[in-house]
Amino acid sequence: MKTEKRKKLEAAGWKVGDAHEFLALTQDESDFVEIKLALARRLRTLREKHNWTQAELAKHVGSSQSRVAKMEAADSTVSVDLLVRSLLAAGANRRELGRVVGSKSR
Amino acid sequence: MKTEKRKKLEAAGWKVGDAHEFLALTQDESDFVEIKLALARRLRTLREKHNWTQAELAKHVGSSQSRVAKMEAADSTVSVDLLVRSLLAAGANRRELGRVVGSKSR
DNA sequence: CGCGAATATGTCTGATCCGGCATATACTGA
DNA sequence: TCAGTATATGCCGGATCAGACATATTCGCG
Repeated sequence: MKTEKRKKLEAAGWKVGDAHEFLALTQDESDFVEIKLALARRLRTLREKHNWTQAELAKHVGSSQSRVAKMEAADSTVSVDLLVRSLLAAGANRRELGRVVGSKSR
Repeated sequence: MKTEKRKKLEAAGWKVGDAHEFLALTQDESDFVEIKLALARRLRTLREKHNWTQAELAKHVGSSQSRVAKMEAADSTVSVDLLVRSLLAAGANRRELGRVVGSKSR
């Protein structure tokens, strides 16, 4: 598993631009990263729509403020599982999740 | 985290019917489970479309045959992360993933 | 039936991810 | 500026998930 490359990328604030161009990530790898980014962005949007602090969202999810912060930053230590569960807790439904996953949103 | 309930469910072959009805899973929980199921089903379909054995798909994913079997069974020990990465390796793109996540497909 | 290939199931060990906590930094209004 | 609140970052110990392997079980075909 070449997750190292990704780790480095994320460590260096690669939020700008599109992951595929910066390093020799395969298409699949950059797709995966961008899906995580899209979920992260949507999570923040949804949280703000509720006027929730990260701590409040954390309570709904059953998690902690720091983890929410990391989710929204699409930190490398957060899984898609957690993002999806959090989005559901934030009121997203399957259809909306599908839209987030499926469209480039940029 | 009340993942225990889910563990039991999965252990007992809950493939029939819809998760929400069997036990007192919250809507979010059953949504999550059903997303996993949908991904699992799609993975099998895609693999068969390529005429790949589980072992062959495993090689493409960088995993093992047993893990592929568990993915397709939506075993409780497989994460959405792995399912998504496997689907990408099996040729699905973001749009298709979005469709799988977003529609009830049953 | 018998046999080989495919798939399923169980279990190890190490890697990854989790929540929690402490702390740093950023933001807002008085 | 300063206090209070929100967000970000780092770390730890325990929980979960990974790949690998061994071993059933099922399937297709002669």
